[in-house]
Amino acid sequence: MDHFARKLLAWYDRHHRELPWRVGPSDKAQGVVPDPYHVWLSEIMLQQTTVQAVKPYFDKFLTRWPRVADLAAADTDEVMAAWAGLGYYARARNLKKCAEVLARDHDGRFPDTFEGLKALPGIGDYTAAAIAAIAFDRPEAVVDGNVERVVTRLFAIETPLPTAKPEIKTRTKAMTPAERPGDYAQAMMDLGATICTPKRPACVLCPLRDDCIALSKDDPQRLPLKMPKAARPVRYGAAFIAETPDQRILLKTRENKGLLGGMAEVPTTGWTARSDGETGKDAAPFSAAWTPKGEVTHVFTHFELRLAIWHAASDERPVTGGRWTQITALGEEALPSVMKKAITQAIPDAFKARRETS
DNA sequence: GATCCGTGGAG
DNA sequence: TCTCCAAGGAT
Repeated sequence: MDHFARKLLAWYDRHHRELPWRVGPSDKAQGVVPDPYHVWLSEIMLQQTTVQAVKPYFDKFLTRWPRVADLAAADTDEVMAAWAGLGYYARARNLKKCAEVLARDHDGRFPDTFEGLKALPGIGDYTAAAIAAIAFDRPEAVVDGNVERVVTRLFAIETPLPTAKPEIKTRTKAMTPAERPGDYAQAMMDLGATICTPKRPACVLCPLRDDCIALSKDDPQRLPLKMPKAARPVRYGAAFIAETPDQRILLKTRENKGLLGGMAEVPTTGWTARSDGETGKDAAPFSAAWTPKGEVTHVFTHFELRLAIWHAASDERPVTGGRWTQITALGEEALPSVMKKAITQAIPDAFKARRETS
């Protein structure tokens, strides 16, 4: 084992984070083994998502679906509803698919190799390596955003991302130890998350400070360099909240692909790049006394959406592809944040725990 | 390789 | 207010 791994594992033994899905070094010493299902579920949820945001979702999923077979047998709409708010909904669709493949073709167990894991839906290079290392003690090179940051600073790699990825992968492979590869991978990520942070890294506390070329030269915070991001365009649309006297609103389900795929929505216009500000009630799902309720803005990854909100009292008329859902039952719907925002704009207490019965 | 895909918190 | 970003994957 080289000196990087030795120092890092010693630091990890003393300063690792306690996380709900993690088996720490002391627990491992007592014979506790990581559950591949827990490792997988946490890794999928953590993709581009903060630890704090994941925690309640991880608990909720494990409570409702304690084993892979439970998730495989679950209703897809319930899984999407449970995932609602966490974002990147293709993850939830692939999570369900993956559980079904495991139940059908793998006896409900996870493959224990990188290649076997990589072949599953929603599992790419990072996640395959992470599960192989953390759940099965395979010495795979685990490279996530944390590792990219640590390695570019450690070796003062001036090539901007993503061009530097191959070099980072090579460096990480060379550093990964044959012993405790799972702890090592988590140690690298903990180091990146708590010490080698994007801004104001705590270099004085870093177990690798004597080896860090960026620190010896100048300013580690400068790295990694990144390619400039494209500007975020603005798109406009309108959303329609139709409410019946017995407190139901009209919902639909989006098609199973693309933006918010498989999630619930209120009827909306298309979301165009136009800026005419006229997008409005002539596109309503049916003719009614539509009342303007202002506008909500929501920021997606690659565009900003401004939705004009319309509200109308309505009778419960049949609408193709639509369903009239009790407002008190909205918590069971797979509503993404932008839709909760739109509904709340029209009906302020829609998601309150106790609604006043008017 | 470039683009698409959410959300909410921190600075 | 605004920018950045957090354990990436699919196409």
